[in-house]
Amino acid sequence: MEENMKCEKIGLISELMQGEELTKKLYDQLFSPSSSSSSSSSSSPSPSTSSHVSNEVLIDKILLSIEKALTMVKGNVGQIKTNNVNIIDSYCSNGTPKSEIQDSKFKHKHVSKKRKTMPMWTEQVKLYLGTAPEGSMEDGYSWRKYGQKDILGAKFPRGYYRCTHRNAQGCLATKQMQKSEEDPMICEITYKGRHTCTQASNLNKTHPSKIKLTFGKNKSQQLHQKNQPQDQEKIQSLQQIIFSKIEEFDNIFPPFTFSSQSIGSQNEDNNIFLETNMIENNFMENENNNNNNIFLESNIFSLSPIHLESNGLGPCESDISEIISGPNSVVNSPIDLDIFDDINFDMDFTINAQELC
DNA sequence: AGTATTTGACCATC
DNA sequence: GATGGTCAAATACT
Repeated sequence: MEENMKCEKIGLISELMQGEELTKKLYDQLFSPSSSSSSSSSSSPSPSTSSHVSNEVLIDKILLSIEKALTMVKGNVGQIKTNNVNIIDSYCSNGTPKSEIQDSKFKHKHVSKKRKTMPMWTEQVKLYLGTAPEGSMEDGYSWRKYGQKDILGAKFPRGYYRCTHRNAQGCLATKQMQKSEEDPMICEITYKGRHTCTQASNLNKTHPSKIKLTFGKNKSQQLHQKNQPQDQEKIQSLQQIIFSKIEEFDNIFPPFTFSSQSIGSQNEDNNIFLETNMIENNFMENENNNNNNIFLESNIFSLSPIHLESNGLGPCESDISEIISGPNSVVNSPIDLDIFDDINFDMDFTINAQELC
């Protein structure tokens, strides 16, 4: 129950931030039509401030964000169904609609003792020749496979793994691994729950932050982009920017730093890297623009604060929501959102990204 | 009822 | 003996 509340908060904040950003875009288009090439020192639009987006479209999106935020406030999160799927849907879902999760909390006294709603996030790991076999890929933790199942409609079976220290230390972290249908070399890993075992703290000390990001609107585009050498340089530059921003953010919010435990033990030499947009982010589906900048904006926006964490505790969803909202709800305590003033790096970042591209 | 997830026993390897 | 994979069965969920 508490978990869902946190999820809702995150989603709400996400919507509000999106609305804010869209409003800035609109403002910029209305009053600063020539600012598209402005320097990074301004608070101007992100790369997605594309001149291709009409004011009407922006207004529509703003209204949509506001509407969704309001709906969330009213507790009807699960009833919203738009293309702009927010973080919650992929991040907190265990396959159960939010509304049903909420209902079940109250309707079923004897709720499931086995499947609990836990923090959940998905990573896409690309395998290259020479990497460890599926299921044993090092992400800094030791896992034990406890099951495998052919999933209906899926080409490849899904493997179920749990933390080796489940019994010894009561660590409830689990993960599911499944090869991508589009590219068998890509493994989709869904992590559930945080590591509470000693591995978590150990990893935090021993594994430096390192993540390799690729960008794309979707998987196929990500793959496509890899085949374009001229884009690689841009992407690498953007990666460096992201890292620097992440480090900045690390300093601001130590409790949820951005390095991934999954990457911590890996580097390029190991031929393993993570592709971000691990969270299904359908935000881009609303965009008519294929520009990478838009993806970057969306990706960093949703991914950065909550997705990765270096201490091995998984997505620090609860942490961030606690930090963001404190004991009170976001709605009741607007001032709590002030913490996101420090996340304005998104704007700076996107501007720089635009310049690079 | 069908599917997804988890459990627990059994076995293999080191 | 410890660790980890496989698999049938049980259980949760839709």
